[in-house]
Amino acid sequence: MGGSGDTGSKARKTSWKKDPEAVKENILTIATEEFAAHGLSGANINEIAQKTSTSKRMIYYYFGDKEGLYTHVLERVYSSLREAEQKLDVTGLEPVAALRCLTEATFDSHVSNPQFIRLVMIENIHNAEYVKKSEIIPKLNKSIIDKLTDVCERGKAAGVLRPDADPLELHWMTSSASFYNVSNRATFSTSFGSQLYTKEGQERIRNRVVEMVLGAIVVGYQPNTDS
Amino acid sequence: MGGSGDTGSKARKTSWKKDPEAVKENILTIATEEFAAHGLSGANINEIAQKTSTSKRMIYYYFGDKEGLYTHVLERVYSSLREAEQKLDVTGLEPVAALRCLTEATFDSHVSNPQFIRLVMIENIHNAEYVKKSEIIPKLNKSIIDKLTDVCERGKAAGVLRPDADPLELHWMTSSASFYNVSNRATFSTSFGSQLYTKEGQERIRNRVVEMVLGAIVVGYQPNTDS
Amino acid sequence: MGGSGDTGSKARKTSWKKDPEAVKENILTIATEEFAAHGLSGANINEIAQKTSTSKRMIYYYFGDKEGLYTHVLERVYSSLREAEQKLDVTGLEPVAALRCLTEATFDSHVSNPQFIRLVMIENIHNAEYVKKSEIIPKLNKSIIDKLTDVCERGKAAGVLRPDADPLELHWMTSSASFYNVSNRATFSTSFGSQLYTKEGQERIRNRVVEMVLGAIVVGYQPNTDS
Amino acid sequence: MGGSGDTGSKARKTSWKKDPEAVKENILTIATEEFAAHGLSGANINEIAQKTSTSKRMIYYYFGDKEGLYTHVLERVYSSLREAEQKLDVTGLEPVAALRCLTEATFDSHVSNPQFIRLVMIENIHNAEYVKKSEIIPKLNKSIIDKLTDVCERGKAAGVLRPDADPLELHWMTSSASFYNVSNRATFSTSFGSQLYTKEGQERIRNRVVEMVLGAIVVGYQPNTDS
DNA sequence: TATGAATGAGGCTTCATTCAT
DNA sequence: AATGAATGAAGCCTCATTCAT
Repeated sequence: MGGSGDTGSKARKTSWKKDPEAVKENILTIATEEFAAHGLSGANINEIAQKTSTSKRMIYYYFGDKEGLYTHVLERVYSSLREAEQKLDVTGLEPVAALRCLTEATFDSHVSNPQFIRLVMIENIHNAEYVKKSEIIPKLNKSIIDKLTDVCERGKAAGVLRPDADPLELHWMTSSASFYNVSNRATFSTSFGSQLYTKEGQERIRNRVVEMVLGAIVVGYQPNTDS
Repeated sequence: MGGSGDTGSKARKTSWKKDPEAVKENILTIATEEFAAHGLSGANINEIAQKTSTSKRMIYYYFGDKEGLYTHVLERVYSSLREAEQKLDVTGLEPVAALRCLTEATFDSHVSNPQFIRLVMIENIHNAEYVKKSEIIPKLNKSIIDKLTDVCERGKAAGVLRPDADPLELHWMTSSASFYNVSNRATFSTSFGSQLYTKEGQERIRNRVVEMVLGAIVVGYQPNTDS
Repeated sequence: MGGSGDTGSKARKTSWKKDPEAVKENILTIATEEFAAHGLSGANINEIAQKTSTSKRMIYYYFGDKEGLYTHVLERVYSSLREAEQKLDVTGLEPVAALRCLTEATFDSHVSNPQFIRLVMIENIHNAEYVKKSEIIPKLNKSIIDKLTDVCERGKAAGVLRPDADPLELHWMTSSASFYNVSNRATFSTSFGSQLYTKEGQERIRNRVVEMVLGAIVVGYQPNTDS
Repeated sequence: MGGSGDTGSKARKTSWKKDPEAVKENILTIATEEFAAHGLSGANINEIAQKTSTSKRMIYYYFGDKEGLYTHVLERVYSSLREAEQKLDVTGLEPVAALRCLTEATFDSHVSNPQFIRLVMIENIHNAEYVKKSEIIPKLNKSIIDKLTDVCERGKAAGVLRPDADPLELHWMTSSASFYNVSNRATFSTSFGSQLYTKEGQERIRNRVVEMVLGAIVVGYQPNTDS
């Protein structure tokens, strides 16, 4: 009789069934893509289920409801980013080099994690409602702040950083540029052209960001003039 | 997510009927709020209609469909911002003061237009699909770039701005900080506390942004040390 | 503020306004196309209005409502066909030639009036509800029957037509083939291929229909063998 | 056009729940009636749902959308007719008797399947769009053509059928008369009276059709003169 | 642990039509 | 004779979710 049901169970690809963790991971991976692509209201449980190797019913089984799934996605993506931050080690570098390194790392990690950026945008559309409600996200170690604090202290002690240098402000500055660079690429290019989004444009931007941060913080900073 | 109900006739608030432009304006005002608050898919035509002084039917009468309404909202909000930019006049100021002024104005205008910020975020979630399709938005005068270009030229001629100063990059820097300041307030506060979103915090940030921009561009710039 | 109203008044093409009959004709011409193309429920008053040189409001002004318009369309198209039938003159031909001539004329007129065919199909879908209700259609002169009656009488008197020849049956036979040839072209071709709808196929069919009719009625009829 | 109402839950008539095939069949049966009665745009999903033993939602669950349902209806009705054709067996009859039998069977099957006729009319209004798009219908065995081909070959070999006898043309002739007899009954009766649609009228027509077909094909055919 | 079938509620949109001038 | 603005009613469809096994 042909086409029926809209559930989307279809032929299972492989048969590593019976591995709950793998199933959950699979769901979360797909859900991350879909929420990042379409937002909370825009994403569609049916579509997520179809792209999954399980059925829609399993999503409810493991995550309760759409918001539960979304929260899990958010937590997974935040955790993974915080872990990456934790792996940075600049304790061996002198303060200015460390600062440069951390700034570049932040810039680069934003470029490499567009899904995270999009999910954070979406959260901000929702006034951070779900990150606030999360049991996990607010508790995640913000090691980047610790690292910046350490660098600032060492830098001030060495007299190479200005005494008003503030780790949180530093992070804010770096983040704002790095985040915007990814988040607003589409509208910025539409309005002003895409010169800044070519390979060279991005290198120039990246340098500018570093210069800007160092220039605001390093005592007597002399900019590169070769960009 | 709030009561709905569907008929949409109810008591008309005022009776300036027969004024199509006013009706359209009224619809657009409400729609701007709703789209800014909930996004394209999250906004609800029924709810918009209810808050309006007309009926749901009139929305379709004037704007065709949800996407048409959304596009008009986008166009209205973009136009109004570009107009405001156009009103800025810094031709009488010397280059560095002009630069400071434009930077502060940009920062402030972002703070004053949270709806615009949210709509731009939403557009970026949609990969700027609707701004690109708009007949109007891509053609709007980007007078801010002209102004920066003028300032840069004057500044370089006077030897007060570094020769590599680029108007587009300048605008990008200012915008990134200004935009992020509004767009990511919710998640940033949740993760790192809200020190930067107090009155004093905002002032500090605003100064930092100006310093950052000037420091990156002005020859031999000496920062204020009183913040 | 851009796109408004869905009424469809737009720029009037010419300005022979103030000629009610021309306006009505224009409406009827467009409406005939639309009803023939999409049926009664499928046709759309808005679309008709837009293709018209007047506004939607005028349709209601002149024809009352959708059904009124449809009825007028039906009446116009029936009248015009009956008029065409009336113009046929076979009184000067001997009975068999006359029969052949009338049959061919019927076949050809169906081929030339696909809109009429479609409207009749649509009426049959509606169980002829509107033709029955029409004040005009049931009263239209069925001159084709008169002509066939005359031919039959003359033919029987001359002994060339079989005594059981019946004008109504004759008309039914010719009509059935002629009508079906146009009405069912789409599905017949899809099911059985379009050999019968090439130029040659249509000629063969046309001949067959004549042969069939004559063969059933003419005493001792000898078919052509060259088709 | 009858009360509507929208919810669609109401008391279930029977309780053979959990039998998807029965549910689908039930939906298709009702939908066939409604589409045959009102056409694609004229039929109403709410009304279909109400006459069903399930809810509106299930229609979408199983058939996707209105067009999907319509397509399934079409496929079901075409399949069933083709199956019926397949059951005819005239291999034991001599050619002329076989021809007569097939012609009568075609005529009768049209009379017995007014819904099929109406759906085919509707499809032709849509230019056979949906039959063409169907994966099934164009592939259905046209066994009637095979049977006619066999009869023609046997008849020509035996010298009782004219050498130009063509199976497809034969089928076209029979079909045109048989189809029109049902499809145009309403308008024909309105225009010309219903003499041909009495019991006797139909018998006369049926005989005429057989005579006509045989007369056009059988060598030296002598018509019955007792009708 | 897993699932096919089922569903209420509500979303977006369109339709023919009328009001007020 | 003509019209721009307005509209109630209903149409199709989709959504997140639960039932029963």
